[in-house]
Amino acid sequence: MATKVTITDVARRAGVSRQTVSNVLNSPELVREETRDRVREAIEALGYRASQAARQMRTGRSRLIATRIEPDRDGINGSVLDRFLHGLTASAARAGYRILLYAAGDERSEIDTFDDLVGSHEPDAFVLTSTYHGDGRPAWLRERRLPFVTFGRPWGNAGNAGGASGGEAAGDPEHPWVDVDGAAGTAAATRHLLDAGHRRIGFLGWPPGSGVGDDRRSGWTRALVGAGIDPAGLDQATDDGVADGEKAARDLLRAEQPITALVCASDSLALGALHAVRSLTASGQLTASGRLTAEGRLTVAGQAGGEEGLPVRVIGFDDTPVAKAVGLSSVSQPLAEAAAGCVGLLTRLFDPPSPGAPDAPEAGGPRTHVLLQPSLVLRQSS
Amino acid sequence: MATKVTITDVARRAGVSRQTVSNVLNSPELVREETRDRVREAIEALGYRASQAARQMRTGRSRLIATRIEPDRDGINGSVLDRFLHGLTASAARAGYRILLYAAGDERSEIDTFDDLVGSHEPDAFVLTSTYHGDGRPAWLRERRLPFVTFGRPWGNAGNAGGASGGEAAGDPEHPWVDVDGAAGTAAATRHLLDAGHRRIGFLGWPPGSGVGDDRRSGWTRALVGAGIDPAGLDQATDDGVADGEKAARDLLRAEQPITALVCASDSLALGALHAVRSLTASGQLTASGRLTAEGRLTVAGQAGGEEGLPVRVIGFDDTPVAKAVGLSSVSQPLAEAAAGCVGLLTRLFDPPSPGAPDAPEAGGPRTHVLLQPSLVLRQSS
DNA sequence: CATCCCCTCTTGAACGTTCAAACCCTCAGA
DNA sequence: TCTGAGGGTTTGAACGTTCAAGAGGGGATG
Repeated sequence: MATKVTITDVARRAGVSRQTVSNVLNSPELVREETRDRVREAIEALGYRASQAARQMRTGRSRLIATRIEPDRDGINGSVLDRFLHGLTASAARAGYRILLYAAGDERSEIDTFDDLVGSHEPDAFVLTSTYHGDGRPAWLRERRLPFVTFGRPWGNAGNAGGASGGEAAGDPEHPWVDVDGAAGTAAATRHLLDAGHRRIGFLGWPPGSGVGDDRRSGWTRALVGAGIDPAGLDQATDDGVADGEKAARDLLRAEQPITALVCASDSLALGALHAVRSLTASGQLTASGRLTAEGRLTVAGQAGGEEGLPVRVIGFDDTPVAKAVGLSSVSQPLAEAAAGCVGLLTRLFDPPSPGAPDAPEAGGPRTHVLLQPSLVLRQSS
Repeated sequence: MATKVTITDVARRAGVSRQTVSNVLNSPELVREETRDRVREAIEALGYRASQAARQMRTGRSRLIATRIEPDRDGINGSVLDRFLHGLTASAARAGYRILLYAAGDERSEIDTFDDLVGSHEPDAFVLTSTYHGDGRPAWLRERRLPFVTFGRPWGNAGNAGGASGGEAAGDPEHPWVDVDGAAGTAAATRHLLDAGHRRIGFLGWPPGSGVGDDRRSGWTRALVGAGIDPAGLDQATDDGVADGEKAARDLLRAEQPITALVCASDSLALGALHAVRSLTASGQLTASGRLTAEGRLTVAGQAGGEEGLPVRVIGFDDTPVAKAVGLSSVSQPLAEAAAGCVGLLTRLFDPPSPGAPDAPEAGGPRTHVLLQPSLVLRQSS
């Protein structure tokens, strides 16, 4: 109990050599069944577990996946990455890996941490979150042949030219990534509002240049255009934040031709929009006939459940706890699946499936991109 | 660049032996200054980093701290542990440690994971969160002499008798822990309301038996009694959740002698309470003269800023993003400090300070308990 | 001049695992 | 009977580090 059980202890007890025990664990098919059982019995009886450190020395594999834990910026959207992280931990464990955390402020310090980790704990792979235009991290890792997956597409190199180490240049060999189809999410939200009879559906997003933000805006545009509506003048771009959202939403609600519904790029913005709707409604400045109850729900004036006129509807993005708490409809990302996808891509990198595997329909390169579909969670706000 | 730089490479370049390089890293005082500089130059030039795996093999230390990532239950309180986790990662890194994550559902599977980790990755310590009555985890770890710290006090063994492995029996040698003084937080909140002129201040908490919940209730009791007020009949116990909180708050607000302010054990409950206040106010069933605006702010009827009558005030606990989003006052836990405290206690376990250290005022045992003070964050709701 | 000590540095071994190669059977085929 | 093949198992070495012990060279001490 006190001292550690080694492979030699197991070997002695089972009356075989170290290597045979090792084979039982790593290549059981090489060992005769009877011997295998005997070894397994010994392993069980002694409670043997292979030392990861020793194994790593020999094989060079740590069975560790490193990822970053981000401080929740505005506090609302932070929970998204936390849920992803939980999914990652669970999926990794199922595949025999553990998650190693690191914290880093900016890109520079994150890359310094890469350097540090690669030299010391030697993780087998990295999972990068929050990809952005000109992201220098993939290039750094690729140069060193370090396996990694990003949660988030590589967003090309539209804005600035990236850092000295190159950034993410278009045409680079693409790396494995998993992402959620944000455009599909906002399109679904927009279509939902169209189905409810809305025509002047606005969009509250971020300034152009952020891949995620542009993607989400594009879904809204696509859905409107598809319904024969000109999106011009129906959107606003602002920084992410409740106060920012409130201000921008106010502009859209008080325009000459005010919007009657709003799709937002985040729950923070949507929450701000809800505030704007409420305060304008309270002060009687809103033309639509809907009104908000004190609970923050949008109900129809007159009878509950009726459909007289079009209440102002708001739909957020990310389905954060805040959305749930205030009854805000929101586009929900399948975070557990995204995490599982990341682990799946990584394990495929480590142990490439046999060439003649049945499930490899696509010719050419292996399948290294996963784009998941979000779902629309409807609550009182729409 | 491709192959790994080892200590031997450094030794060769600096013209010394392996061991000298090792000494420069681990016991620099043993090496002559000139040699030290030469070795350091070589380390720098080659970009050498000691292999953690090899080091672990020899020393038995992994420089890994394992902790659990919890799925956010109701989604609102989840962010507390995430913020703690972030602090833990940052503090650990500063002390030269990394955080290894695991996910586990119940106590049984968590202990199975302990077993697994101890045999494979061999973390140097565990950090346990969310301690509870009859918590079997500390006993399991202590039996095996595995270092650990809990974020949360050991809550004795009041309720059930614990699991088969013993649970946390009173009188057991206590383990190191860090916690936040919840009672002080609710007491401060209560006193704030007393100062504002409230007398009938209610408490919305959880059923007795949860250490954290009882602690938070006790602060409210203490403050009321200190002001000469009998707390009887002013509190409610319910499960944690927005709907539960709304229901319980409604009861308190519609009692014969209704409360005029409410201290809550969580932001979830407080959010429910806010909902109750709003809907009762909207339907004119609330006797107090305060009312809520559509933004969810409590303002005084008539002029803003005035103090006619006593608006119903609500204070939550944990200062979650939701509280910030809806303008809910809340008791804020110093999570970064708590995390730093955990790491501090652990490093003290690994490298005990020299006996004659200057800052060791307390005689007898070392200081292994840290109780931090929370702070009250005031927003519109109070 | 011998002895001892201290400072600085080096050498061999060990941590627990897996790789590569060899070994020992048994059996089939010549 | 010999040869070759091949399944099943063992042996030696190696991964990169630190521990324990020792070596070499002053300088102080007797």
